[in-house]
Amino acid sequence: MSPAAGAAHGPARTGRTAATKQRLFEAAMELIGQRGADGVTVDEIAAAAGVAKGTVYYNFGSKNELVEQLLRHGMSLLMERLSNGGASPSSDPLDDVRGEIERALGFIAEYPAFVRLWLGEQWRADGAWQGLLTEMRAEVLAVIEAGVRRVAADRPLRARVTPGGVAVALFGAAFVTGMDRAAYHRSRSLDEASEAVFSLVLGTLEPGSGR
Amino acid sequence: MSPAAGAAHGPARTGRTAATKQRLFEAAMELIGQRGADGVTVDEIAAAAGVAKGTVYYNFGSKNELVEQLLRHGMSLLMERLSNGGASPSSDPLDDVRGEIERALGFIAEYPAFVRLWLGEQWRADGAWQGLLTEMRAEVLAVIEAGVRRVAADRPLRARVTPGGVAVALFGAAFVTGMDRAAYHRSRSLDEASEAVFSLVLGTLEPGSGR
Amino acid sequence: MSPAAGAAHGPARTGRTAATKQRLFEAAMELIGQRGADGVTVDEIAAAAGVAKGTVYYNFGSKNELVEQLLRHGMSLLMERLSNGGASPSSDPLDDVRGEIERALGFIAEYPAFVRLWLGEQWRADGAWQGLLTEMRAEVLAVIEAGVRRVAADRPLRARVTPGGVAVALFGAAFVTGMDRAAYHRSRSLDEASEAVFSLVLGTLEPGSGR
Amino acid sequence: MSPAAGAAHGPARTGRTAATKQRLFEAAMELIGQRGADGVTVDEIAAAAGVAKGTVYYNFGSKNELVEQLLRHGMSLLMERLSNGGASPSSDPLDDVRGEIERALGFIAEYPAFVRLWLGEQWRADGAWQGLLTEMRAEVLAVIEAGVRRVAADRPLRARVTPGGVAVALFGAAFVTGMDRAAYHRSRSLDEASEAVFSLVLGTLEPGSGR
DNA sequence: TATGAATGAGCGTTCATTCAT
DNA sequence: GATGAATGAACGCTCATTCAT
Repeated sequence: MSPAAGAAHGPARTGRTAATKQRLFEAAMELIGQRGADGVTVDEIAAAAGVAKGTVYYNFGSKNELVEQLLRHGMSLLMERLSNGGASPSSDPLDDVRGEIERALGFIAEYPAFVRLWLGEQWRADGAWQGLLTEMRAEVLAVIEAGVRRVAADRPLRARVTPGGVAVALFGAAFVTGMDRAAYHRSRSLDEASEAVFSLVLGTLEPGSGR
Repeated sequence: MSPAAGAAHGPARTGRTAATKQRLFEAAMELIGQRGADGVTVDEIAAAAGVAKGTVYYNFGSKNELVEQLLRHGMSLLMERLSNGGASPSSDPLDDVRGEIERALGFIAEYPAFVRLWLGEQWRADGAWQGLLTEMRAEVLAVIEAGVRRVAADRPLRARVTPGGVAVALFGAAFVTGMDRAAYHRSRSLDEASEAVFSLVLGTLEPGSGR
Repeated sequence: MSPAAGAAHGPARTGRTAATKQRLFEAAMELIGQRGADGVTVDEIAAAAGVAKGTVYYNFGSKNELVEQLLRHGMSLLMERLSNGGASPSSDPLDDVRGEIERALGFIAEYPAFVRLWLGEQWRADGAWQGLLTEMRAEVLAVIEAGVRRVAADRPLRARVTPGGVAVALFGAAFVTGMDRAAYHRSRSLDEASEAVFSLVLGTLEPGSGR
Repeated sequence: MSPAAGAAHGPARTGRTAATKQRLFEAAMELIGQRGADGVTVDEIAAAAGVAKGTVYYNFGSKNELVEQLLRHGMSLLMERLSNGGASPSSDPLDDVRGEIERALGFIAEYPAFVRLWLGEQWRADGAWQGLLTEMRAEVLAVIEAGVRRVAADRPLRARVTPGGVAVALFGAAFVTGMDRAAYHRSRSLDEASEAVFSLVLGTLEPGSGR
């Protein structure tokens, strides 16, 4: 029975296995982030990690499972980052949202490979990870929407503007802005980028309701 | 010599070829939009169009060329839609931008397959269409940025907000909102969706500068 | 019923057909001589001749038939050349053989494409033209052997040397020398080349038996 | 990473691979020798060797590479045979050349498949192995020409006869004679065949200069 | 734990041939 | 006579997966 069967990616059994898995993880994230899951072969991943092909299967069971763990791992990093490690909320929810946006953009700059993988698969209708991707989207949108609702608790939203709709738009604005920075001009400063995204939040408020 | 050599995708020579190309085009757009270019085989496209596999190659020369023509065709439809068929600008640029957003969302609802194909390939670093995709992105961003600049000509933008940064964020907000509507809840009304996206534009303006 | 059915390549029916066939013939000989029968497509031949693909089939019935006519045609040219148009033999058969060698080398220089096609297919064990090629080989060897026998009628051959064996060796020496000249150094003069090949004939004679 | 990358054709790593490669080598040589490289499919080679198609690619990387290794391998056998395993030269260079001819004919009788492959590709103008074939031709001609020069060192050549020209003619005479024996009448004795080819050498000498 | 030789289903592409016009 | 759109069998090649070691 291979250890891949029930093994989550928690603390691995022995040091040797853990190191191998880690190397495979990093190599896979880098390659798949650059060329998409379909565009990378198991051979390449193994070679990049410096192990034999069979080792990938020994550790992950299948290419699909490897990608799935990649997605889960990246997602947990993102959620951790968005929640700011459990820091207490500031006095103005608007500041919290601004912080969230900045942290999201920072995360994208740090893990562009994961985000590219995620967005690249997100819109497929058939992927093997359809369920997981739907979960991920829901989880992120929930966090964003919560932030929007906290803002809306203090200040009225404009007519026809709903927290759910704003959350989706905010998600798109932030992630496309982040990927664009990563792909085309890192020159666009984090400040300029986050200010543009933050505009979306400001624009949802009734004129004259603070700020 | 096959018509694929050097053939633009204008109206084809004879009625027979034109009809076959059209059927292939539609079948390919549908399938590739759903499952991505890599996820669809030429066999499937041919079968869906009701022709032999060789006919795909007779008409398009290669799978890559077919996808490229799909992208170009969709792009020309989008640009046409965004430009509103050359309608004259209204008195307030803000109304023009709102109209653009609504038309973009309408386009996405109408051609979700094309948009899925586009966004699905956009973030790959290696695609065979890298050059084309970069062009497409630039073209759309140019149109959006022009709209933002027209708005900013009348009203001051907030500090640290630039038309270029806003254009990218707007692009992300609109297209992700549109895809989300297509994929998850068409229930979210066009109105709610476009209002959320439009907030981004409003939020870029100095408070008190009109509207 | 297509005219290809019973049509030899004699004088064609009408001028139009004759011209088309001729153009196809020349284009095919050139291309196939350069790249081998397998390496050339019917599309290429048609394009080089400036006609549609279907026209090749209308005129020749199949690619195989076209190649076969190419071989037959080249063979008839070669036999004509070797026989010197029926010129009467000279007083010394050795001069006749030398003349044959020179004419063979001249022919190869003139029709390298045909010779390349011929030699390229000659050694295959399965070709569609196996029978034809065997005939061709026999026909040429018969002519060569006849020349050798006429020489041997006047002068004794060395021990263990047979006209048949010499004919084959002469065939090889002449055609490889000719192809080599065509492919690598046309610089090697016809004189040098034919002198080398002619040595084979001289060497078959008992020392001191003339020349 | 497959062993095909950069792998010379020396004795392979493990016994398993070596055996598989050997079986593929033999099957490929036989089939390709009979029907030409174009005429044989990878499927057929794999089936003849009793392995899966993928195994051919695992071991050789491509069909082209397989053929190239076939050519190189045959060539090294031929050169070894021609050089007589480094045996010391006899007192008369003429005897050495006669020996070379006999060994060449013996080689052809032993490895007709290789020679058929070689000659079948030799005259193509486009082959993927053009460079290799040119090298092979040069290498063999160099050996032959060296023998001719050694003969010519003792005895004057006839006027207008050059070692280079003789080498090419000798090459043609020997290989066509050898192939002819293999293809049509093994009955023609080795003695008769080599005597005919050897005549070429004798005929290059000034009459009365020995032998 | 890890390896890597072997597999085989499936892919994109080619091309001789057909046939309605 | 000639055309060219359409065909489909067959090809070279890829790659996720298996398994004996």
